[in-house]
Amino acid sequence: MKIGELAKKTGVDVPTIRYYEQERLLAPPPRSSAGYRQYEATHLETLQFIRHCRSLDISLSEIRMLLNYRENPELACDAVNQLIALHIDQVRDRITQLQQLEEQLLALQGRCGEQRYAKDCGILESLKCSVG
Amino acid sequence: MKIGELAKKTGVDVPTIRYYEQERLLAPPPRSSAGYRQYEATHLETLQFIRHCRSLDISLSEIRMLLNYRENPELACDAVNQLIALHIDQVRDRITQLQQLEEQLLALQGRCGEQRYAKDCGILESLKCSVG
DNA sequence: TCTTGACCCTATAGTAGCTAGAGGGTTTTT
DNA sequence: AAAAACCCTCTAGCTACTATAGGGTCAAGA
Repeated sequence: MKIGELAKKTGVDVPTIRYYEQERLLAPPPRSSAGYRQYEATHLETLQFIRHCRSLDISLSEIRMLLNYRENPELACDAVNQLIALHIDQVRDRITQLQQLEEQLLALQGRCGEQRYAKDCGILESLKCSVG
Repeated sequence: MKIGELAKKTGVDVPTIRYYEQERLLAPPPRSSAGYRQYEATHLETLQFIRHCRSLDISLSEIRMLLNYRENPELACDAVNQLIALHIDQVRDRITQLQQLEEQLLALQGRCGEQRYAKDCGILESLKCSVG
């Protein structure tokens, strides 16, 4: 399977696949006489694993760890669990942050007195100083 | 006021201040005979404006626009309002995304059967294929 | 006067996770 | 045989900084 076919099957861009190889997430496949990458089913599976992790916003270095656990069955599953738990915490923190941000932006929006000119704009006025 | 003093007053790192100047957010201040930047109160105010915007996750290019509106009072305040509204939409979208992500991660966490070895780990198994 | 430390300068490279482009070779189709 | 479609490597770009190297300047103390 050439890289373009792998790309089509997984929905991952060709340069992205090469990038994953460069970042040691995807093992370098054998090459044809012309130097073309030749992929097998295992590569496809690993690539899908990577994309699934990415869709869950798991970082490349974390994915590298997970792949390592996958390849070394003697390593504790506990570490995997911790990684996911940590990730959940991070996501929750970010949600809280963004909710506060939304409130602040809404408050800001209320300041605009519908003036026509920037010099009277309540939003710009509010943004002037960080103590508000 | 030298750059270190400005940094201390605003809580912004010195290299960050220089970076803002480079990105045309902060006007280049006059220099001393030795080439040191000499800031005035207006720079401090602009820097606080920038940091307040950044705390609201407004991008540098958006801030550049806002600063432009501030300096050109004849421009319509309406544009400012639109920018903030767009930003609120983006934040809301991101919150929704992250909430879905949280659910997926929690579901994933439930898969771990508390096995001791990676080869039995339900999480790794679930991550294998993007269709679950 | 000399030296020490704290400050300042520029320029470059690194971070994450790609994406886009240049410049060239190969394979497949017409 | 030519053209389209694919493949290769290498480099630079994106955001908003942060860190480093390598140097100059300034104020205070010995």
